[in-house]
Amino acid sequence: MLSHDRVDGTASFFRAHQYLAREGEAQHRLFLLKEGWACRFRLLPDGRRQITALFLPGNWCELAWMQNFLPDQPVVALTNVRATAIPAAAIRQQCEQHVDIRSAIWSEMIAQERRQSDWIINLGRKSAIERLSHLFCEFHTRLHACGLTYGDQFAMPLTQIDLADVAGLTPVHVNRTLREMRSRGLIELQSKWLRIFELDEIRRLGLFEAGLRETPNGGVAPLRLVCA
Amino acid sequence: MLSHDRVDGTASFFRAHQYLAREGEAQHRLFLLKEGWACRFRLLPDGRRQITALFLPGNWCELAWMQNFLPDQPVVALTNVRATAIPAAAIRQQCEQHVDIRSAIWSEMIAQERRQSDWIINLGRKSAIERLSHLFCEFHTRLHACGLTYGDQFAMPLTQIDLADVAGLTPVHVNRTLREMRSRGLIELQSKWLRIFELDEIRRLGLFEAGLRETPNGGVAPLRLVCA
DNA sequence: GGCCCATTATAACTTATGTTGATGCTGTTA
DNA sequence: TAACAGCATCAACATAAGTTATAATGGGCC
Repeated sequence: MLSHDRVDGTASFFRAHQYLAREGEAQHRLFLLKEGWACRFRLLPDGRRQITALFLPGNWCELAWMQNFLPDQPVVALTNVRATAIPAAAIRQQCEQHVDIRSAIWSEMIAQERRQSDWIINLGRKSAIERLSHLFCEFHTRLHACGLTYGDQFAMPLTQIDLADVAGLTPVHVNRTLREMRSRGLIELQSKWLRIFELDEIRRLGLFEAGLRETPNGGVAPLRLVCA
Repeated sequence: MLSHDRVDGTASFFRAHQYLAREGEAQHRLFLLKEGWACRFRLLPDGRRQITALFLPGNWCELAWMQNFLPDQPVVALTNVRATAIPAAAIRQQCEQHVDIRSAIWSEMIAQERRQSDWIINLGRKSAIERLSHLFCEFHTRLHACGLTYGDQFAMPLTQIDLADVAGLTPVHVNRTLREMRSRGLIELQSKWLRIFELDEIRRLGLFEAGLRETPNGGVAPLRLVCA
């Protein structure tokens, strides 16, 4: 972990349900999340909603904006969010000049791509309980990476409706599935606090592979960008 | 469209079912597909298969290899494939030196990311007929971009099994759904040749949005990389 | 021309997940 | 403290998609 204080960002705050970006509106600054969760999603004309990405502390939202690509989907805060906002131009410039920053950005992009790929597998081929198990493993791994897990427990602020929109299920079925997971002694989830008993078993259930995903660059741990 | 003949690639050929890359094996060269289709996929322990990306003519396979990231999923040819293989190091170098190449690579990466996002929406929230409709629109758009459509028709080499593994369905249900699409006069599909009657209606059915996806860079058409 | 294998096609039956609707929590605001 | 809104919970019922099985094509090859 290296600290690059060559770029100065400004602190930004969002309240739950507040939009970080809207479809089609140019973004001139990226957000490096410090605290809280956000998501990107699409709403179909008849009201169906699918969340296509989750942003957790330590994630960039969104690297594509760096190149002035217009967002094709809105991004909204799921909880209160604290972030550092950094001008796209500044990142672009730093990226040109420093190898380590380029490399950090690539790492983050590829990690994101792999999570997307995991979600495709989840949605395309897994049962409800497998999807939720995988998701909880993913949360655990991502939060662990930024020191937000406490053993086998962590804050999991998504409502059952949010979970449904991530996992491609209905809220009712999420509820049913959580009930089963609880009754099988796999998890404990109350007031947005998730505890995973038997992490290994849940990993197996969710067909979660931490393997190559952890050290994508052939074992070389990537740098993380940190702003002053 | 600009031609960059600063990098020389070597012609490569693969037969259907031949692997372009295997999980975990370092790739030192990328492939720019000239002809034929390939896919990336994951196999679950019990045999379920999900295709997570399709590579069509004009696509790079895969940009992540440029930074020496190990593939976490295999890539296999679905038809005979003709491609240009280019050393990762050469692309990296060109990328450092030329703005237009950097920009072309970003464009391709973001286009890929948006297709992935569309697939997540497809798998998470759409019915079988909506998924297949969307998929056929996507094929039409992508093939059109490289001059491989003939009006409303084009070569579509996927078997029903392949389609099932892309759309997260069973082959039986793909068959059923195709039958319905045919009987509703929406498409004609025989001997790997697809004709879409009523493209607009199928776009509506599949909830396909060509909008921002076509000109991601705020209306500026991206450069395409072409090798000598 | 005839055989073979992969693919396509269909039908009958099963099941996971969706739908509807009612009830009860819980945290927030006045 | 009451009233409210957003969630969580649960049950009964509906349905899209999965499963299994068998038959019909159709293209490649000797």
